[in-house]
Amino acid sequence: MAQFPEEPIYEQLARVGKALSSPVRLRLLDVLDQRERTVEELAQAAEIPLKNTSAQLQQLRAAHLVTSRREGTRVYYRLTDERVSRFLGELQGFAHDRLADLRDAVRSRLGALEGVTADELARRLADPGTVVVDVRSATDYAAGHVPGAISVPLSDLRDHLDDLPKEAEIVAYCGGPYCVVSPEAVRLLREHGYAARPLDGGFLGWRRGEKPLER
Amino acid sequence: MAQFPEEPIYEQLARVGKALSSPVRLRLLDVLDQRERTVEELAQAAEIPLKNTSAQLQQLRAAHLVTSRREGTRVYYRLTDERVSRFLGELQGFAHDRLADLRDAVRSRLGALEGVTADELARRLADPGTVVVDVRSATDYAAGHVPGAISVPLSDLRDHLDDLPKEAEIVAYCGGPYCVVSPEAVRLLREHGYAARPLDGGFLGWRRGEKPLER
DNA sequence: TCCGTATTCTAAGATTCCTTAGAATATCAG
DNA sequence: CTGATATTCTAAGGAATCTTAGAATACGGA
Repeated sequence: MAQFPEEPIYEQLARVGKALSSPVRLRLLDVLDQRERTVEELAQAAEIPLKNTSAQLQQLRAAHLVTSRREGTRVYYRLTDERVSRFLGELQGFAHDRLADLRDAVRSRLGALEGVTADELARRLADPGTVVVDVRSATDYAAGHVPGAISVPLSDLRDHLDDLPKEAEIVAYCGGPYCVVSPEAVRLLREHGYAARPLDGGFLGWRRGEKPLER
Repeated sequence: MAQFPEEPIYEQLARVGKALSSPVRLRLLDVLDQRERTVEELAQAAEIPLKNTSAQLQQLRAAHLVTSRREGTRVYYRLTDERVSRFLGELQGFAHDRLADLRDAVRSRLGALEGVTADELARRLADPGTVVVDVRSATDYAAGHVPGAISVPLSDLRDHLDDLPKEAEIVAYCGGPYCVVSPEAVRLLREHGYAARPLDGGFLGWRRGEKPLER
């Protein structure tokens, strides 16, 4: 691995900024923040050609934001440590604060559903009047989820509506703050007469807020 | 499995990363973090051609990291708010943590002088056995400094050695963690028999640590 | 009014980065 | 060993960004 110790200080600092300066890489980092994945899974989840995915991962690795391990013929990537995850959260909060265009893009992409904050949900976890639904894939659910949440991937939701109590308020969440799955679930639930809201920040927001996890 | 929306969001997010991806811009931000400055002062302090300075400032402004005000024929730039300053500190801490090359670059540029941490200095401020010396310019000093510090710009230090008590420990600081001025001051002081150490992180580290200021 | 200073805008060459095709590597199964 | 799969490496065209010259703007002062 090439090291550049004699490069001036600000050039070194900029290496982190450069790693965070491409939409493709930011998207990969968000996907990786959920759990470890293979290169192919990453390419699929982020909708990026495989070869490009691999090339971007090399750059992220050079900046020490991700590490990898090989298992047989596959290579699994993950964020180097929780500090990377925390820093990504801070970057997103900072950008959200600062860029009205970002807020607009999020609103127009997700719709203007008022959500439940992680803090509020944490307080209501024990309340039987609140039912938490994890609409991510079963694999994502298995890797870690909000305590007490039940797993109902969005594609299965229509068939499992009867399992949900009509009188409870349903809180649905998916991957992260920019994930469109939980707003869709909420719309579907409301159409069928349920009281439902999305979880602000999704699973990532929950984890970044240092809330408890269950596996 | 298209769990992340198609795109504009990550493009927006990347705007912040892009702003932080150039050594030139990072240097300007560090200079601005000390205090408001005109374009020409910035160009001088960061050792960058004037036209380039102006062009980079436009980009920083587009990302809402800096704002400007006009006063007569000059334009003064400053960081938009303290959150920008805090975020820059976090970026630097994160990069420092992560890149061994950055630590090497800092060491080779500043020398391996053990410094005083901001926390330690804060505890010893009332102690008369500790003398704090601000070796930045008189203008920088006037804009804000460590309480009780005396202003002795590096260029004047040799002529003012007699004003400093031999029995005290002297803590010298300059602008930021990458500023070379205070290590030079410390070397000069030690050559003349003083016990001296630099302040880790300089004035920026002090301020980012939420320590008290004096003007 | 016109002039001088500080800064920005426009445009273009130089450079760096992104993306992807094709070849190479690593591992496992047979 | 050979073949199959997953990933990386190398190289190159194209896109985006950096830098800076020259023209333009904004302001204060004579």
